[in-house]
Amino acid sequence: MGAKKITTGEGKISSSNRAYQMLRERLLRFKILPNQKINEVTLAAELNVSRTPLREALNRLVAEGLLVNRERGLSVPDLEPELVCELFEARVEIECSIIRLACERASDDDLAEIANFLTKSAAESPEASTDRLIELDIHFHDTIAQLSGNRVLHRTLSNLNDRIHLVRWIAMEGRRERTQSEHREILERIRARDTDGAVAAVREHIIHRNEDILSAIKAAYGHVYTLTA
Amino acid sequence: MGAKKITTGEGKISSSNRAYQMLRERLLRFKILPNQKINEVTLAAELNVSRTPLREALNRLVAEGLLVNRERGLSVPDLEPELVCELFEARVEIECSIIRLACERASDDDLAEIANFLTKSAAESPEASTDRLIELDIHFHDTIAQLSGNRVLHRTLSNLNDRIHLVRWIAMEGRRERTQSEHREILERIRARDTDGAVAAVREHIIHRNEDILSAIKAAYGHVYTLTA
DNA sequence: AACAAACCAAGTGCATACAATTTAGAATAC
DNA sequence: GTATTCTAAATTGTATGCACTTGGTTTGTT
Repeated sequence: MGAKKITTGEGKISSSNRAYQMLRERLLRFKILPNQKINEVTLAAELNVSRTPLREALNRLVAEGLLVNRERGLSVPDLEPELVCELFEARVEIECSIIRLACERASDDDLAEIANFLTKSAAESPEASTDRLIELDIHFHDTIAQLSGNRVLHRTLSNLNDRIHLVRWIAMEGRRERTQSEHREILERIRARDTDGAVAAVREHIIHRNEDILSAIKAAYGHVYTLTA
Repeated sequence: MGAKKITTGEGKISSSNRAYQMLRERLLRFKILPNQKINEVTLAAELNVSRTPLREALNRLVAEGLLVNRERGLSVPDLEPELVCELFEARVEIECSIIRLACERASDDDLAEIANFLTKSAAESPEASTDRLIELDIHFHDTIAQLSGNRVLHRTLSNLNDRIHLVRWIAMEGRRERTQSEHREILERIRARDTDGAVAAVREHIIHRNEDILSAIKAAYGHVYTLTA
């Protein structure tokens, strides 16, 4: 469980993939500031690849919405509140669909395994870092998405989650305990095959009030700009 | 070998975008066969671009799911029944979310405009080509997606639709008249702000029974392989 | 001093050259 | 006739070079 290495051999990963992964990492954590133009030559030097594979990585990130094509060159998309709200709204909708499907399709065994996971993560969560908490949170939602049996929705959700990663990370701070119990609640509803209850629990779980999202965005900006100072 | 045409003057569109659009067109219509490896040099010559912008286009199409990364090189994804069913399922879910949001947010004026559009398309539909019918169908769903006010869901839906374009095209054949009346039904439910009714109508409208999807896939295969013969 | 014109530097998009690996084919041995 | 090995072509991934655009700076003119 947890993070696995994707490489089959060792060091056989292509330059463009390396560039992609390094960049994605930076972008999720907003190590590159919004509205700051990306300079291909500097970045290529920084990542130790040439411009060609770097550009492949950049294009991929554009397709995923982690970068945007400004008038001249690329840059990190701003945390435009409108769009972030739409991202969260989309996330709620897709998670609800996933939960509904998972209610129909997940096996009791699979669900028991998730219950087990929740118990273990509850044990370590009090002293866990926010990074770790997010990791656990993502794993929970990800597992359920797998159990929905729909790879398309699963993948879509993963992409959305990437795009709101920072805001989600920030929001996690104020919800350390809530998260745990809400996960448990969602799981138990699924186990009881209480579809409507599970959906309601998910809707409640994901921040959906615009004011909550907006304040998380503000906090995120604070976080980003104090990082650089 | 010289004879370069550096035409930055006239068409402002970049080579990679041209390549992307031409390729997307071909892929939607399955002009390139599934499981057939894509040869970069041949294709580049065919499209009159060099490999670099071609590869940018190809990568973008991979990110969109219109191409897949096989062991060595790219190819058109097969119409794997499992996946196609999941795509349709995802489409249903997302359309339903969109309809719900549109019920809340669409203005009466916007809806009246759609009604107008439906009337006009009903007039031309009896003698319209399947291509034209699909165009009208897409426009209807697309407009509602805009009225949902959620660009993320809208874009996701568009992507899904691209990926099932051929199957949808095939399925359209057997549903020429149904489509019209079902669109009208959906619209009227939205206008009446009957959310549940509208959602139900959409669920009924999109083919969702696996057997229907499977037979459409079969027909699609027939279509693709008679095209080439 | 203000403004215009011309030049310069940087940066992107594209083409091509190069490297490494795979694949096809031919020749030879059995 | 079949299998095997060696060689050559082909194909992808990466690097580099070139052209064109743009934004800024400097210089010249009033």
